[in-house]
Amino acid sequence: MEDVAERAGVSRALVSLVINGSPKVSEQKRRRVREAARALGYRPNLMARSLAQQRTRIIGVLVNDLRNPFFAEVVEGIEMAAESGEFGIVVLNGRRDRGRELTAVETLVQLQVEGLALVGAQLDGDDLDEITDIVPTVVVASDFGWPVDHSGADTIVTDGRRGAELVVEHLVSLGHERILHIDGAGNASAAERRQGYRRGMEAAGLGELVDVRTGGDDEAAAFAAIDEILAEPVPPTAVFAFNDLLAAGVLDRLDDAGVAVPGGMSLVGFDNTFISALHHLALTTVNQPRLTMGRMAVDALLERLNDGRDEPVRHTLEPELVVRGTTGPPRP
Amino acid sequence: MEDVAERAGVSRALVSLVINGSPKVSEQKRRRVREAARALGYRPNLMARSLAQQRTRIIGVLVNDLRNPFFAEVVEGIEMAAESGEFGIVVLNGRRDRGRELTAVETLVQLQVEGLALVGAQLDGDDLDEITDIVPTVVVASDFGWPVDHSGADTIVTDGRRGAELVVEHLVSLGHERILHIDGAGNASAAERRQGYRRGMEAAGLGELVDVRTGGDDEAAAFAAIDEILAEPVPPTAVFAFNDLLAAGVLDRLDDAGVAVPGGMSLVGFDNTFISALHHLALTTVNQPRLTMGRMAVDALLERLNDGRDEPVRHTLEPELVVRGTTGPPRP
DNA sequence: CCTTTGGATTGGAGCGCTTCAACACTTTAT
DNA sequence: ATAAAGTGTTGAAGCGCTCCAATCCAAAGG
Repeated sequence: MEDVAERAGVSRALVSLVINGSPKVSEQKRRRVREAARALGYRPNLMARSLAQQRTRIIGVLVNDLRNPFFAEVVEGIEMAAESGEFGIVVLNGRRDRGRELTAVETLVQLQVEGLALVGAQLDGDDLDEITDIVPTVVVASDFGWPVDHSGADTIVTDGRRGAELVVEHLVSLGHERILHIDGAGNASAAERRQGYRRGMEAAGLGELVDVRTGGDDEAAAFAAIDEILAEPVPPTAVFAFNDLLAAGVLDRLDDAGVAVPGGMSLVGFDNTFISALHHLALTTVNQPRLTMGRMAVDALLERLNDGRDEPVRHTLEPELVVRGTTGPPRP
Repeated sequence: MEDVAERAGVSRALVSLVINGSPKVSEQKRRRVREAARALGYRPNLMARSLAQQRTRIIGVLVNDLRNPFFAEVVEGIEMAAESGEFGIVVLNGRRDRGRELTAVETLVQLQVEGLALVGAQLDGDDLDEITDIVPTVVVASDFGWPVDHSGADTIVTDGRRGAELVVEHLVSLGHERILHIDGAGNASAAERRQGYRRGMEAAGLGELVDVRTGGDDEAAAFAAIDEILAEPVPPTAVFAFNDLLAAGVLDRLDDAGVAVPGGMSLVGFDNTFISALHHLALTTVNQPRLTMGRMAVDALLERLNDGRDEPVRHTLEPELVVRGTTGPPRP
């Protein structure tokens, strides 16, 4: 910067003004500075600038698992919204490990991010309490309980309970009774969907038949549960899987076992990721508006940052059942 | 930091030493500082630290498209390797837009990243030349031409030419002759695979039948090409798609048109992403060792950063044909 | 008892930028 | 002519940290 100033024959302060597009710089000097900067290949140091400015214009994003297309798309929504709000984002990947999530949050805080978006995070309520004291936070696509919501964090979720109910209603309307749920284990939205499943079953008078097995959040997690089920005397006629990835695993395993879908077993996923839309899977699933979720998350943060809001807000989006080819009437 | 120092009854310099784990601090003071830091909820400011230290320990990652599971996994490999090399990473998403890639690189440079990994980048040679002058760079999974390789950048690729040849050889051995390639359009590794396809065809004496159509890098890009092909008098008996995503699109479209796979048409993808492994797709494809690629990319950077290497290096990994269910003998 | 040694601690300069009050010019009003 | 009110420009302080040279202190050596 010094060099640029010298070459342009002005002070460092003036260079700073030019770079930040201040209106109160004469056209002549502005040109000279620009030219000198180009000639010297000058690039402002973002670290120094943030330090002096006492702000970074960065939103930190912690994502549960980047390999899951669902999360990847939420992040994309966040990125796009942040961009139009003049913010950059830094994405850290928790890789499904709560410990890693914790250190990632620590890193983001030290990076002085101005807002934090936790996408599908597995942190617990206490972690969250601590974090919200430090930096405006929005929790996306995972649920820390309501109405016992936590401290300062905003929440953007699709109503997983309702989504699960829709699934059960759909299956019941097809005539299913023995509907099994393979859950998301400790995953952040697992509890909600479990609950929706239960309520759906009860509402349909099938409370007795509630059956939840432990799953997880990827294809492999489904294998054990399916093997178990198929070995039982009276297997269910329909399976509701925690998410699309898990459902894909179920589909594979059923295929291995020679069970037709939906002829021998109906199957429903969750998230409506692109894989569920592939014709060869044609997975019946529940849509979550991912890009919208990302955008709303950023909006929530910007309201706090720019407009000074400080009571927590909660947006619950409506899930939507997407019926494709993996659901049909139960086998006789 | 000031406050911590005061509370612990020491100087700021000492606090710095404690935080950076210097061995030359008495156990007693170390404890007092630690305690004061905890009590005050002190967190070091990474920006200030980097500024003072004149280093960031950050590797910048620019990725072509985070939604493509192939890239997401390469990034995961990079992240893991960086972590064990005591580096953090900052991931920016180019979202398939060269302009955005350019500004992303600019941002990373200004962030003072110590190394840059371009994953599937679409930048051209001139862009690259400029970049390598500024920061050690490694190009992953895209090819800027060889032996006319560019300036300082290291390169980590899977041999796309060879991979495409393997595909053609496989199809030829099944008896196919009319093998069509739907390419990756302007995508970074498209040219290489096109070339491999051509050479494979020529080597098999099928030079006359070379037929390349414009595709892209996602499912939708395949539709036009397939519609076109099916309308022709003598459609090919096999299609080699640029990548798995594109192949999935082909599969969908063939399905729409009532063409059986592999009965009516054989199909091969590229990348061996998890979707190709789903039983219902069972896509024959070419594996690229993604995690290894990520690791090697970081290793290349670390060699420059830590060991001072400064001649460019190029690692070409061997592709591997993965035969699944979408390839078979040609229809009569 | 004084010097030497070496480990523990500290003051202060400096990292590259922003920002604010102050200053130098012009222009306009009086 | 002089004061008032802009415009542009600049010097210097400060952002939160690191790191070097300098200092301090206690133990060891002469």
